[in-house]
Amino acid sequence: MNSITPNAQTLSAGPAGSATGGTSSAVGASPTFSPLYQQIKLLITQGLQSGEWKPGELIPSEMELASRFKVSQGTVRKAIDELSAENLVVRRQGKGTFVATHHEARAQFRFLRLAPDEGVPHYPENKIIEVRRLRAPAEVARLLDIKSGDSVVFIRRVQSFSGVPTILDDLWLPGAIFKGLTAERLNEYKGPMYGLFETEFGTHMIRASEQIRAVCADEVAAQLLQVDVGMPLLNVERVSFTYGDKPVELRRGLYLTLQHHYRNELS
Amino acid sequence: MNSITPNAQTLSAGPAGSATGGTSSAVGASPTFSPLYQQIKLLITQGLQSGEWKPGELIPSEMELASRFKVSQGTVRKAIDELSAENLVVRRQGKGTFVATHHEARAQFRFLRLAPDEGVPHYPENKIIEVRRLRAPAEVARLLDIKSGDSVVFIRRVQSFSGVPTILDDLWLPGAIFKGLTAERLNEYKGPMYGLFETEFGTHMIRASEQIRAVCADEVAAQLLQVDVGMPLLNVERVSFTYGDKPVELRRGLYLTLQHHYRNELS
DNA sequence: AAGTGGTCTAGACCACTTT
DNA sequence: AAGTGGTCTAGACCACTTC
Repeated sequence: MNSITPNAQTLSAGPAGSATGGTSSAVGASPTFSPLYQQIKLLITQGLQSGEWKPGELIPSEMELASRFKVSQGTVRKAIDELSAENLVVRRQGKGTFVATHHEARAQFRFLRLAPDEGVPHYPENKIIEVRRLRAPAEVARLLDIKSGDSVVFIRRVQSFSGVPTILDDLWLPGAIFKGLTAERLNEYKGPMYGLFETEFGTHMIRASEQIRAVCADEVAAQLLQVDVGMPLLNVERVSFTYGDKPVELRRGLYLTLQHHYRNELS
Repeated sequence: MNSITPNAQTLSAGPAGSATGGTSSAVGASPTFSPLYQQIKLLITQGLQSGEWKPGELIPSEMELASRFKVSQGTVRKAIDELSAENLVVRRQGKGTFVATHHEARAQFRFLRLAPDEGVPHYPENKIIEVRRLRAPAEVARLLDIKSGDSVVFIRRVQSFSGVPTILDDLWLPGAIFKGLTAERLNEYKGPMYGLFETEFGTHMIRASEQIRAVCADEVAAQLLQVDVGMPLLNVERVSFTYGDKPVELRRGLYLTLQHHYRNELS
């Protein structure tokens, strides 16, 4: 229960920000202290990363964490405010604070940016084309931060909307994490793929980085998406990360944008 | 100086959230009250919108605003925290809080998502192809929330990076706002176009919504970007908004993504 | 009634910038 | 030295959920 405990250093907080490494410090140390609430945030993040609190579960109340870490509720609150802004946790008034999960409509659309044009119906279907294990090519290994030749799981699938094949995804996953992932398990599983990763493999995606280009459909893509060779497609290259900025998925999506578009809000 | 003043209603705050419309209210009114800090945020936003504080300028200190609005500093602070998170203002420790402006490297990249691939040099150049006034077609009018046939300024330009034509932009701007905008003024102006809009026309963009598709270059695009007809291009349709969610720019960009990519962070 | 997150206040001290 | 934003505390009450 008490596996998360602050360093002795953390406890030195006086009435104000004495942990911020001011001039009062005895030995002229240096490594740039951070505010107390940042330290608390880090401790909570470590609890998430270690699996002490799993996706969907309730974390301790602000008061509980405050007394555990020997800080005021306001300081815990500020830490959780930031975690909430980063979508790592979800607050629910009257109930508590929960670890974010992909098993919610809310989280789905953060990572599915392709939306139907106005008036276009949208019934999604998934079809797994192929799943196999292979040795990571150099480029894949580099992006997944593993060694070239390490085992990776390769997945190819087609997503259709209202019967129209629209997305061709190729995925590469670190074999060390996704042991026992088969086409059957992918097909059996209802719900978002990131939900399966979370529940079956204990790997929770928290952010992703995408690079988008326009390309022409090659023969393979044309056949699977049932369009002519040369059809312009969005090429979306995504690297997904779990806690600690560890890459856990490389995905190359080809999106048909005749009746759909990639939406993005700039602010 | 005091043009922003709270409603009498706003002043009824007791020691805690009595402005949130609790059961203590005399007449059983209704229209769902908002927290004090949200009301303060709205008042500050109105100051930005009205031009009381212009882009780049200093707004009053937290203490000053607190005493003006008759609330505690903490409440003003929370309001400004949100405005800062929305990039409407920028805080600078020791100096004060400033109205956000597009005359900063910081703000540029929020709205320019096309980045060079690794190792590709990046010296931008602009070339205005054409500027003219015309009557808004129905679709343009709808997106700009003006009447069909109203005057709009049409701009076509090509952006090159290190001598390679890469972006063809078509812009439509409401004629009522952008009076006297000519190709000459666009060419004279050094710096980002949104900076010119802000300084010369008093219109500050705060957010934009984009829809992205893959298309083939038509003859016009092919000629201006010096590629073959049929070259796949990113089609980026953007609507930009100023304060109060008022649309002030419609932009259709065609991006050549042979040596560049549209980058997006999902979180 | 008790517990949780949400809002608000008042006061303290720190770090940074300018005078 | 004075002013600004940044951090931290302690205590109060509200709104919501559960028991």
